[in-house]
Amino acid sequence: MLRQRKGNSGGTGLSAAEGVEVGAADTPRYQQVKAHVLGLVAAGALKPGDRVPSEHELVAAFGVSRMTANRALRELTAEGKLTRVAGVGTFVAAPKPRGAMLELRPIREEILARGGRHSAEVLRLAREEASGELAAAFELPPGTPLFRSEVLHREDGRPLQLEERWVLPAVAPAYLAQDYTSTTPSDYLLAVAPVQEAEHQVEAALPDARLRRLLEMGAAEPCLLLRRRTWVAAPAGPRVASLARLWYPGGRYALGGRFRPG
Amino acid sequence: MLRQRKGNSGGTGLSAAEGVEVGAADTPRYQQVKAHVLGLVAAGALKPGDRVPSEHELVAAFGVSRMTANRALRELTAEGKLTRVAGVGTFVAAPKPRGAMLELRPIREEILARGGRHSAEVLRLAREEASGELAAAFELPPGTPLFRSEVLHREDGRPLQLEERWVLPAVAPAYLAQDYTSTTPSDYLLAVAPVQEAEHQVEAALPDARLRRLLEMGAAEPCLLLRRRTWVAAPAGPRVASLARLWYPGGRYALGGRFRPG
DNA sequence: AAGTGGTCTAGACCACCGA
DNA sequence: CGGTGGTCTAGACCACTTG
Repeated sequence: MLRQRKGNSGGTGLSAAEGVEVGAADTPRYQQVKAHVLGLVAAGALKPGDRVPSEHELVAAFGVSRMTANRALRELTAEGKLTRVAGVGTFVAAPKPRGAMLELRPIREEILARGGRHSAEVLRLAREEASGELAAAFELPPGTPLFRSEVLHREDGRPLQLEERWVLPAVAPAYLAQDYTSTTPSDYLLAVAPVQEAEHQVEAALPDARLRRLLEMGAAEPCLLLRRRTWVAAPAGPRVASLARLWYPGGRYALGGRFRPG
Repeated sequence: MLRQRKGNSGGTGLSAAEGVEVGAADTPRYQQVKAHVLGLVAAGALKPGDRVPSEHELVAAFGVSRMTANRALRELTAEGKLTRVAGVGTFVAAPKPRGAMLELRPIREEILARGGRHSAEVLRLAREEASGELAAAFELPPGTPLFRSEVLHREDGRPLQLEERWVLPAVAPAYLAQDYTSTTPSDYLLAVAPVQEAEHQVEAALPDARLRRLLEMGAAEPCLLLRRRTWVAAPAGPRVASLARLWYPGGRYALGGRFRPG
């Protein structure tokens, strides 16, 4: 059996009530099918909950094999745009369950991306015993030894973030021996211990006198406080590896992000 | 030649030579292949940048067809775990490019998820002309009419968020006619105009006297301010549809999120 | 030239659903 | 029962990279 190859578009004259299709050049057929289905939704011909053409119908309409139609619908399903029910059909997925995302970029990358100059000053690098609150955050008994670092990050000389961090010694035994003026603690940790999970929390807080001085803030200026906990894999399940408190001058900094929903 | 061996779908009890693999049971073969490759990485046998078995090798090792091996590797690639280069090979993907995400949940859902009771009070619902700053945010000339709403959201009676919002009349002509004590403005907008893109920015700010009173905040307490802009599709490209300023009492609220990389 | 991934086909068996 | 998706195969042609 021969098979075509190349030249597809105009071939099978079955364009059912369609005209807005993207001219198929040499784009893969499964992508053409995907685009077609997406087009039906975008054009309003299909609304959430509506049934989309079955694989069989797409086979007939596009002259592709069922595997190709299947791949198109399967990928759209994986992308969250369709839902499928075996034995019933394929349907336009309900719109996003909502929930926007705020992207948090590492301070160093963010500064460099803006064209700024990043510098860091190590204020503290020591071992300490977990107190009550800290121990609770680490899910460990109080008194457990932890590594602690305090680094002030500057952009073009102006303080932008105070990074307080506690690290479980087991996941980064050499943590205290690093030079954090060239690498950030975050970068080092990512290099030595792959993060399995992370938790973030953002709040507004007033700085104490020391913090206000370090960040060179005005008297009545609030701070943005970003708390972060990260987990690493361990034999007995994930365990807290690191806890960080990142303080930003509220008047000078905003966490930001832009995203495109499905 | 045709030599259709017994059934081979999701229920085949076909068990070829198997090693340390998870009990094959009736899991699809492409998933078994995926699990095998992931296992090599998890076990440390393969590190980022290393070459993983080619499709051909997987075909030989598992006795599957090339399409099945291809699907396994293709899906792992789509999931970001592998990278492929045609003509060269398939490789373990580099670790996370970094960049965490903070999930922002709609206030109403968040309250209900906690088991709280949500109530809303409409403080303002009017038409107004875009002033300079507002017009700039909407990318429109000053003086353009906008809809404006101000809604105070409470959890179990305690103020939790003041929502100031401006909406382009064209995207929601009936915006001012809604009852925002039962539906949030955000929910209404999502229903009438699918968001194509969104931008978020979080900062810390001190509330003015009115805001402090509305949110029932202490004297020296900062606010968390979340700014949001959303875009909708338009003939001449995406246009700003809505702008919101969400004020939270800093001492009583924290934006939070947890996510799993990999 | 040999190997790799990228794509495609024309069948196939299965489990499931609804009438 | 017929339709749906879920999976699988044993080939195939192509473009690409490498030795």
